[in-house]
Amino acid sequence: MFHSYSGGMETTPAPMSGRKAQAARNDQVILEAARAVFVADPDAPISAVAERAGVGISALYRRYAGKEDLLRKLCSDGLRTYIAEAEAALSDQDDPWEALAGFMRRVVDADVHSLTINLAGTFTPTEELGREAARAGGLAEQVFDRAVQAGAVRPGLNTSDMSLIFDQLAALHLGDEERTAQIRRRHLALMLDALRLTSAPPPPGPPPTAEEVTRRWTAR
Amino acid sequence: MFHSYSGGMETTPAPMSGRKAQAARNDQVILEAARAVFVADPDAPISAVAERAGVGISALYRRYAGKEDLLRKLCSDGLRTYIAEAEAALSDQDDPWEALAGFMRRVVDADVHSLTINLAGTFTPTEELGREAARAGGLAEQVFDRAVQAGAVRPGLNTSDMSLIFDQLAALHLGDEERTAQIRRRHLALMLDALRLTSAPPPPGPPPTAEEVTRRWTAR
DNA sequence: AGCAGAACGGAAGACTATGTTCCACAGCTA
DNA sequence: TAGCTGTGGAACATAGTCTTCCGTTCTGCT
Repeated sequence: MFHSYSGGMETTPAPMSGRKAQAARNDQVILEAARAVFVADPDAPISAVAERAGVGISALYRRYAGKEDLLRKLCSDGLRTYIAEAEAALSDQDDPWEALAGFMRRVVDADVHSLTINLAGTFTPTEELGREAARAGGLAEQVFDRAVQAGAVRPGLNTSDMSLIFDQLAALHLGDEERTAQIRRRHLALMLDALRLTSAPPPPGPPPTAEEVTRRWTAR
Repeated sequence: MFHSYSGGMETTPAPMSGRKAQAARNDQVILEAARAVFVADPDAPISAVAERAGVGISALYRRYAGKEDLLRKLCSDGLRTYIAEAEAALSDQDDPWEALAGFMRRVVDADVHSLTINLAGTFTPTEELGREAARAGGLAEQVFDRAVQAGAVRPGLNTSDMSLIFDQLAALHLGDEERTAQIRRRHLALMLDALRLTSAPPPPGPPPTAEEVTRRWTAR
């Protein structure tokens, strides 16, 4: 049985019938299912993805050489979303703070972090993936630093602090996805208010280093 | 052959020799190793604990009927620490805000959350454990509400928000334990500053409910 | 000195979970 | 109708892990 794919971006409304069309739809259904399953549990078995998608195992293996391939695809997609959001934020020339805040809200909303950092370590990373990650990090740093240089950010903070905030929010898991997103937005709002306290003293302790945050791409 | 136990805090400088003494020391070593291992990875194999403790598997099974027993012990200890800290905070009659802030700092410092919520779900909970958890939750609520009633907390927040903050901080994992603790203190400080903004508007979205936070004792 | 038994190390056993392959089959297409 | 693409799902292989078990070491007491 073929699912009516919920969510997901439609590309071209291909003919409703035909085997090719059904297969194409399964492409989407499978990706969406994989995203949902692995975001909820990065160590989930591949059979859980098939179940959630309402397809058999072979439908997965026809599309991906193995589990790692699927994981890499999801991770790469997440990274691309991250990059796109960062570029969008950088193109906002008006308010550096709002650009940063909006960027963070969109990243959290898209649950990009669960797709990148949380998945890293469950597969052997690719050269290509490494480049994308580096690019993503660089862009995010620019978004952050621009807000810093505009004097809109509490002193003592750096880009790695931002990454850690993403980490923390991605660890929040409630009943369903929508409720989780609500709560994450709520707590992100709290954090943003803390980051905006430009006249507050720097937070205690030595700040996180880029290396400490990057290391996780190989660890676990 | 018996290992020369490395590290481990000595309680009473009992006779340096004697088999009984070594066994008693192993009690400590094993518990400490289990804490460290399961805090780093709640799904770690029991052999990892033995390795870290520098003892054989049988040293564990002599003390605990099985893996779950050990997990329950750790969880119960964590809960008791939590309760003790909450009671200490309640006995501070001077500054409700500082009592709350200090409570949260100590809970995060002791990494209690990794011992309770993060471990829950890896074993079948006990009746006793449920009571302890309920008591812990009740006390924490009192600590929080006292600060609220003193007008020291930003409007719109509740005890479950505090639990979620613990969740988020417990998800932070860096190189070693000390560094992790540093960073957690840092980000807790940020969050506390956000909670202290009494004249800021309530954070967006419907607040978390106690049920949403409690549910995790049975889930997974 | 010598023995009983506590405490232990670690291999072997028993299972479970999971990634991957394989094959028979359905439905479109020509 | 023949053939090919896409599929379902059982079967297989394997790695990981909990638990048991047995031989060994060392202590404490007689």
